[in-house]
Amino acid sequence: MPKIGMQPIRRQALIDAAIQTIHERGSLEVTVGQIAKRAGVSSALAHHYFGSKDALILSTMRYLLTELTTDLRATLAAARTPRERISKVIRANFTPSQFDPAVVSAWLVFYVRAQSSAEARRLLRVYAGRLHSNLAHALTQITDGRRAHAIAEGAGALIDGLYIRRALKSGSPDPESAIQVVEHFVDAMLAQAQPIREISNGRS
Amino acid sequence: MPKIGMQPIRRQALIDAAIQTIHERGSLEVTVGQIAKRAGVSSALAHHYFGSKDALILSTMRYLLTELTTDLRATLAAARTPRERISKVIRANFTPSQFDPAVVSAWLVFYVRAQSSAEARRLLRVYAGRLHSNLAHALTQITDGRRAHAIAEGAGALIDGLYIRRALKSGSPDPESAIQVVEHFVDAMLAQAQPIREISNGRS
Amino acid sequence: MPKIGMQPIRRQALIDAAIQTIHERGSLEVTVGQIAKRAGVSSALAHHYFGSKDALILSTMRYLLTELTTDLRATLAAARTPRERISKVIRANFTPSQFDPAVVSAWLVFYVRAQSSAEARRLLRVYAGRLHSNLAHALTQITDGRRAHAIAEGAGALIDGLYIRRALKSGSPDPESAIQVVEHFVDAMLAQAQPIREISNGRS
Amino acid sequence: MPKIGMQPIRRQALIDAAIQTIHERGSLEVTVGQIAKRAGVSSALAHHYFGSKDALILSTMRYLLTELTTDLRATLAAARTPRERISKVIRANFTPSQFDPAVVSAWLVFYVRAQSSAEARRLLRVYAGRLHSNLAHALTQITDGRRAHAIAEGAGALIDGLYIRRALKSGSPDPESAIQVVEHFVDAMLAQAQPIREISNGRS
DNA sequence: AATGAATGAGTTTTCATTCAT
DNA sequence: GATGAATGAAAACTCATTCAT
Repeated sequence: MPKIGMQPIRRQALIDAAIQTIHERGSLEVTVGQIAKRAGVSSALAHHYFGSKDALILSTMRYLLTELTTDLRATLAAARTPRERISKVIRANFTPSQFDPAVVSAWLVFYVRAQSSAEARRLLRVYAGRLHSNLAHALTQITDGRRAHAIAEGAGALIDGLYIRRALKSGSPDPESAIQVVEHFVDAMLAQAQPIREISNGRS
Repeated sequence: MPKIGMQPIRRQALIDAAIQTIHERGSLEVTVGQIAKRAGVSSALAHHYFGSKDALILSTMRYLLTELTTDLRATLAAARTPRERISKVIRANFTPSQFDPAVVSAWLVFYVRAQSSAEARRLLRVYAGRLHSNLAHALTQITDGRRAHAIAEGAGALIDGLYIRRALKSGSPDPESAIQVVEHFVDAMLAQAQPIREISNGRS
Repeated sequence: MPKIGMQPIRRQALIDAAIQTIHERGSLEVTVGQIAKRAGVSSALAHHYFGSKDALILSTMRYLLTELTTDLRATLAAARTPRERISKVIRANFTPSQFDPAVVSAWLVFYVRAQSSAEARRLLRVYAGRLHSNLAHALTQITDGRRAHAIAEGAGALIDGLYIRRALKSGSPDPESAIQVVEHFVDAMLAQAQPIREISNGRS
Repeated sequence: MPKIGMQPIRRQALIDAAIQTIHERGSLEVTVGQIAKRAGVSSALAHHYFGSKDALILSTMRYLLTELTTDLRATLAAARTPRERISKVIRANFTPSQFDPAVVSAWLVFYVRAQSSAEARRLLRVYAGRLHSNLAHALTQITDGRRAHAIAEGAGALIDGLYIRRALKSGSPDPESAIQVVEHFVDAMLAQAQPIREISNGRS
């Protein structure tokens, strides 16, 4: 019963299935067949719509990056102070839709993929760069530039580290605790920088 | 005339080859054949000595973990103060032999492998646990237990994050800069915890 | 509002596209999808009109055979002497529309197809038979029947050989030079047969 | 029961099987699986020894070219006069091992393959060039250079044409009749060139 | 101790073909 | 009349693994 306009529906279904399958299986072991089966279509259709397994994986990466950006924009609008903006940026990385075990697993695969795919590497650099500039921009308004960049760098690595460790843990994720670790890091680094002035923390 | 005592030599050669091959190829794409070729033996021999590809990968993990422990013990002996011990623990993770691009790539593969292999997961938890207890033990002597654990947790995640990001970068690694990031983190967290007392930093 | 009489238009468009596509791609690698795309229609339509890929290829063969016959009839009308008729028959095979690189490639495919398809084999035999009888008929008026058939046989093979070799060459085809080769062959064979009588050559 | 030194045996068996399979099936439709099965091995082994289907096909081409050269050398040694040499060159192309239906089919496939593979094209040009120079060299000693090349060119095309037509016929091949066609062609062309002098024909 | 030989099972990918609209 | 949707079947190719020597 083929209906018209299925393309975007199928594409999204396949991307969702890719994320789920990556999570369940041991990451890179995912086959197009498994993904397609989970999406309820034939593997031939997956190729029809994406052209290749690689393209499907890359589209999945792009989708997650877009989601991250969307999450961030939505939350950033409400921020008043620079410190608040920093908190929003941090929090955006641990949104339920982002810190979902399946999504975290997918990110890990992307990091591995980046070792061999130039395009995957580029996408991850875009992500890292965007995160860095978002944080650094807000930080520059609170502390000096050199320090702002150092903190942004550290926070970025810390977020990645929490992700990778999350992938190892079983049970449901604990975004709040992860957020606290990063917030503490930022607070501590800022406090050390300006030991006297009190910093207003945007967290509720 | 079969040589005696070849087993340990071959095993080590294959483990070394596994690390190098993982680095050169796109990570998980490594085949037993590639590893064996680089080690200068047949793939059949790799199976003879390890039983399976999985066992070879796990042995490689164990080897790197042992190396890390060895590096740590060697450097820890000279530490006088708790803060110095912390610095030594951090530094042990960025030893040239550890922060080598090939080794970093291998770690990434292990994280992926851990998603599907219980034994790999166990090994990574052993590593994380050992790192955590080493740091927490020293930190408990400087700050309160709750805070000590939080800092140890953060430092561990930060180290992992720096590793994963290192894998994305091209060029030679910069261990000193990575060490500084973690040291700053610890310093800042400790400073925030005890704003008055001066902390002795074991770094030269 | 479905258009009326689209069938012949679509069929011809698909046949033309088949010839072009066979030429551009590596011969037999042509897919129905490629042909349909070049014709500006969906592959489903190609099946609608031809029933199968095989039928499309066979229709393309039939079309080229018909063209050859048409070319021949047009030119044959003006022939006065038997020798002139022979020249016209030869020349018909090297008409710009026949010796076009795309058409030559298509013929090659047909020969291959003939290996596995009885119908394709039959069509090629029809072509060979028609060429032979055309030549032999005219030749019989100049030389004895046995020799006439031998010359016709050789000329046919020579024409095929020039086609197959043309497919290997790059650059634009050189019909005149090919025609000369066959004409020389016929002249020489006739001269050997009747060393005394002068042969009138219909070529300009 | 794996024995040592199987590689050359398997390679040759696969090449032989390729020729046979190409003949039986519809040429290009041959799959590695079919060839391997006929050779009594797995398709994986075919890939192991040749690397790819293309490489197997090309090796088969090279083998047939080498055989042709070998056949030629063997027969050429006994030639005394230039005309005899020409006859030997012609005959070498219709040796039972060359004009075998399976081999003829294979050649046709090579011609098709040449359309898309540069290496296959190169090999066929080598063949054509060698045939041409062999013929032209002997012809130059009997007639003028321009004519020698023209005759060599025509003879080459004629041989190819006879091959391609042979592929269409059923039943056992008739090498003698094909040889006669080419010999007549050469005789006739030479006679026309030097209508007076008698040419000694090397044929028995 | 070591390996060349060999393969089964599985992977991506392609394509002719069908069908509901 | 025309097509987007969808797939089954089969292709090339890969690879961990086994085994006789």
